[in-house]
Amino acid sequence: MGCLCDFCGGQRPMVYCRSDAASLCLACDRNVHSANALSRRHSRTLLCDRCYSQPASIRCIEESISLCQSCDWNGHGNSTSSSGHKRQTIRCYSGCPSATELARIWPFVLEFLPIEDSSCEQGIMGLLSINENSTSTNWGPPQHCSTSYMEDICRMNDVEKVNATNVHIASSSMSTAIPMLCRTDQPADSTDSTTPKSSDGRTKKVANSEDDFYDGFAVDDELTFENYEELFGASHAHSEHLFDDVGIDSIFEKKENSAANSNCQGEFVAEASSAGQVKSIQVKRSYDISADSVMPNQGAKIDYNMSISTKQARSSLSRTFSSLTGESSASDYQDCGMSSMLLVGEPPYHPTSSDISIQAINRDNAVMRYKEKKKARMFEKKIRYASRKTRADSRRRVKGRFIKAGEAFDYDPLSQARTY
DNA sequence: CTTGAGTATGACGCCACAAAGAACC
DNA sequence: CGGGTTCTTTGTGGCGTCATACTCA
Repeated sequence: MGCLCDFCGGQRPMVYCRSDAASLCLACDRNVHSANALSRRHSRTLLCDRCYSQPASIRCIEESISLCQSCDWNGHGNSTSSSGHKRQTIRCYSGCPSATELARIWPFVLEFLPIEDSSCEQGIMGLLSINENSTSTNWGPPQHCSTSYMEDICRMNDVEKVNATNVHIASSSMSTAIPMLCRTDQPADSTDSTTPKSSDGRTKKVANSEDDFYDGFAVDDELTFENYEELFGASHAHSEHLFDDVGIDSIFEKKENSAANSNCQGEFVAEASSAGQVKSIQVKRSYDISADSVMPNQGAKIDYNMSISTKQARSSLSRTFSSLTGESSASDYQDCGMSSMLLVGEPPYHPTSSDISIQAINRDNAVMRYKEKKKARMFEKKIRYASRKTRADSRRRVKGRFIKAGEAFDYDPLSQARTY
């Protein structure tokens, strides 16, 4: 048993809220982030199943565990036996999904329970409430759940793929919740001493009925993508790369990997840099979720690889540079998420091998330009007109301000004389 | 742990005027 | 079209002010 929930202190944490810098159990995550509109916007991701202290960024399909970058590297980067494990990127989620939405955004639920079955959905809720209030729950990875989610995806029709892959990628951070969802050996009304207490000291009501569950859980039935990264690229877990020298490389390489895998149409490749085709589904679906408020063109397909070839490369570059310098320009914003949204109406685009090579060349050129520009960047003040500087240096001032010639001064730069 | 006061830090505007650039003849 | 004149804009540095972050009791 590792650490405990930062909020209730009784449950094992499952999700990590970056905004709060807190590890929370599911119950507290729901309670905390349904408090108001701002907290609902907090971006959460899964907690690493190894160190229990860092937000997970990678999901190991074969081990059915979620790992932070460090643990992923330790577990997969060195070991030859496990380095070939299929992994996929875990993304953040925000909002306060309803029970139905939550069950849908937990993709591995599909392995065990058909979501469309209302009785099963109720079963999920019962189990969820059980586990949220039980310390005896087996929190380990779902070893007994060996059915390949990817295989299921491949067998689905297009509509099913859209639904399933979206919720998987967009909210795969919740995937370690599967073990508890698989459990059926717990009585529905079991509680124990670790039941979270409300602030007034009263024991929280255990949600053991569907109505109760909805009352406490269905706050905002909408998944929201708060920023560009969640929509199109680097997850928060990779944001540190933006401040590294290799940051831009990481970004471009990630796009390139996606582009390289883009020919795997209809095939869900479970690599960490998931197939571009799948990501395009994710993007489409994300618009579907909040279609009313985002874009009317729901039917149009956004191809992830299309955006990475030019617009996204520039966007990443721009945003990275803005992060480094702290400045932001109008073009930055025009070129980030919103400009990508403009691609909604564009036709599907499937790059050929020549396109990919061109993208690679463009990427190399962009990286080179970026590095040269970064190297040549100067933070110190640049004097454009030396004559004006010479003039300013010799001018007399009063409290730092220039004064008219002949007026009394308190500071003469040439003589350092002060009249006061 | 919270709160208020004090301190540190950075951004920004002000000032006059020579130089640069634009507009006009 | 080129040169001269006039007008407008730009840039320069030190200081004060303000806002924000931070520290500490």
